[in-house]
Amino acid sequence: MPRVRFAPSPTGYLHIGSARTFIFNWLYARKNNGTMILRLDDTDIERNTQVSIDSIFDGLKWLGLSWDEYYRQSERLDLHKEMAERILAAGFAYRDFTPAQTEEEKQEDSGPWLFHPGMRELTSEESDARAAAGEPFVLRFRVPRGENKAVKFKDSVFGDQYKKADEIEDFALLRSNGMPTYHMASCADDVDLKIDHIIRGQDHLTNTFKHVLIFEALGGVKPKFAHLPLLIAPDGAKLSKRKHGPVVSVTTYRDAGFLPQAYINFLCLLGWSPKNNREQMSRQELIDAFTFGGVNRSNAVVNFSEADPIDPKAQWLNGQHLRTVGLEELLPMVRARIEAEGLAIPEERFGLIVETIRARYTSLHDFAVKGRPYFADDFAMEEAAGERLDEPEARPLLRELGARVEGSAEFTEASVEKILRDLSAERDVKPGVLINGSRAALTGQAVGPSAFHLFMAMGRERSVARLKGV
RNA sequence: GGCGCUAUCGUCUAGUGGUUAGGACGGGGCCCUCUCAAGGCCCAGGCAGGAGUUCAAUUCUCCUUAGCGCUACCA
Repeated sequence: MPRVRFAPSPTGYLHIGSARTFIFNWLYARKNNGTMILRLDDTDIERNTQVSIDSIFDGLKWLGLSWDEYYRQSERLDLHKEMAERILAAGFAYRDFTPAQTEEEKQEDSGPWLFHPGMRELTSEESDARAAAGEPFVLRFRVPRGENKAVKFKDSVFGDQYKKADEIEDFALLRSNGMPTYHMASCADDVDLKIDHIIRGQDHLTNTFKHVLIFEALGGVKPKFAHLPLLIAPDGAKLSKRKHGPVVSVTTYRDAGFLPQAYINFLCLLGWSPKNNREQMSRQELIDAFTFGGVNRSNAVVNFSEADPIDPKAQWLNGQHLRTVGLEELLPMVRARIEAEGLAIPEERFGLIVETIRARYTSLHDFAVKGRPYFADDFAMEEAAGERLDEPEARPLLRELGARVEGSAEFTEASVEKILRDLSAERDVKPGVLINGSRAALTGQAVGPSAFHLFMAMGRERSVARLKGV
């Protein structure tokens, strides 16, 4: 049974790239009856914020993504330090007493930096003595040198990877303040939590060689790896809040009226393909279809622009889900939107209204904005709709239609249609005048659902009132 | 600079030596029709460049170019 983890560092809102990484971990876990672990990599106390943690939970909750175990790295520091000590004791690490370098000093060094001279060779007696004397040091991994050793691992997405150990620098495990670095903390936790498949962004691909070294030093079983292509902006740069704004935050899509399953669907299609031309897929279909073989190796562009901040394909997918999802699932989401606008829901016709208008909308937001006439009486009369009402004879005829609908025994699509067509024949006007006029009167919009559907969605009382009020 | 990864329509992608290079979004058009959507049909649009290997390269190899990543006592 696989154990996988999503390990965000809470230094900002939930990034869509992070959300996608969670989703791929989750798909893999759910497909293989595995365990999904949420681990907050919050060792960078300077940059961690509660706001960020809340944002991560908010985003995941909205997407309906669940996990089975939860940890915070900041509560596991003793474990990290203990494992670092173990690596030191086993001779795979050494203390580096070189004072921290400034930026300028680093710049001066041309060529690759591998280690500080003299530090690898310190005897354990001298090292212990200087440490005991309180001299600050960084604990570094003693990367094998001059042995022509290759570090290798198999990536489920990128295939076999290897790198000469001689090209890997002696990276830090423990900082001079005793705190573990990301590499140390992450690997220690992965070992302790028995993670057996690490699924993360491709930005970690080259870090993995270091991690393999740590795993080997720790003597544990080396996990498998799967690196995911990165999400980038149309300009090729990686998505960043500073540069690209709210398009990188998951909550933006929630607020824009996305269905969570549609957004998950969209994110999955960025860098992964079921290879059978399927596009619209439910959560379960995604779980069933997921394999690492379907993961692409090149970065995927999230296609947004200043004018259109939402990727058109995401928008389309949302529309697809919107019109095919079961009403029992959709109604609560629409309800929340409508009520957030302070509008009243005609309970007896709610389902009918949503059925009537959903095919025309692409976001939940549309129900409260474009759909306002269905839930409120104070809606705007669009110019094009006004023109329909200004057709010769239109207003008096519509008022008459209202009176007849009010007085008729039946109120069904068929009965309204009969009344309307009889009236148009009687007065010798084209039915279109009344049909389009009704739509304009009922919704203030020149375009929309079939007029007779509209009567049913609006109900008799509201329809009559609006017709008589033209 | 060094090391690594990547490169198919504008975008997301299918494709692992022989295909009219397929699908989707977006764009254009037609049909349907009480309008608008939805739906159906059609059109335009692509293998980064150059060498090689081969009877045959989008596909394999190399080079170039471009993008991205890593190169911290950040994660």
